[in-house]
Amino acid sequence: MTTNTGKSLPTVARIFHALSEETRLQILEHLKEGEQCVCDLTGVFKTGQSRLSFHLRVLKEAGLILARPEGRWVYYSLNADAVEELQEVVNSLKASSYRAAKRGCCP
Amino acid sequence: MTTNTGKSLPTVARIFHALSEETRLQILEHLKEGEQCVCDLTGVFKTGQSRLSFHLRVLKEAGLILARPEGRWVYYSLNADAVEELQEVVNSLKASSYRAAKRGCCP
DNA sequence: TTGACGCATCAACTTTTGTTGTTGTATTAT
DNA sequence: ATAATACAACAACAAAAGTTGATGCGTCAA
Repeated sequence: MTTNTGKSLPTVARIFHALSEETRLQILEHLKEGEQCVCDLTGVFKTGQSRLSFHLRVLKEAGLILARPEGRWVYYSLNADAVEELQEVVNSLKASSYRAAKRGCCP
Repeated sequence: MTTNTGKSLPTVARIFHALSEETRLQILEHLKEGEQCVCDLTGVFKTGQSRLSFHLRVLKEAGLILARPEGRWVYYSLNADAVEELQEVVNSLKASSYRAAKRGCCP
């Protein structure tokens, strides 16, 4: 069997989908500097709050970020564990070092 | 500056988008075993040829796979370089080890 | 307790993706 | 030449994702 992570296909697809949008990548970039609340991010991105809220939800549902509500605010941060797991998923994409002999449908 | 790969945001988003669909992940999984032509894959996935052709194009345009036309067939294979670059992109998602002091919009 | 703030969520809409069947173009075989 | 094969690409449609503005709810300050 090919090297595979424990994650299901839909789960992996969902993680990559969360990463497939520029705004969300920028959000992650910002979160690398530490916890931020939504108002921090609306300030940085100069965009509607509901739009950010939407993207944060996508990231959260993929498990890539964590939400920590505190009083009136919600602080978001990178989920370091998820990023590590993602690294493993990407590792598993590498071709097997021993290539199987070419199987042939084609003469 | 935060660790960043040389890749542009749209390029990175496009790569992740290519990885965000189950069929495409399965295609990559198969290509780990070596080069395959489209007819190999239609055999495996028991699906329409145009559908596979579509997904292969998405993967190819993201740079994740390579196409090698030979006569009547086109052989697809993993682009190992692209996977390595992807690993770097994912590495760069990790939080900076020294977290910046919490900046405050919020009292 | 009233009002302002921070955020999620919804509804209506636009845009982007994915599917299916069809057609077109090489290429090989007869 | 003709026919069959392997594939890409298109058109028409269906489904999913993203945007925007409005609404609602909890929390804090006055």
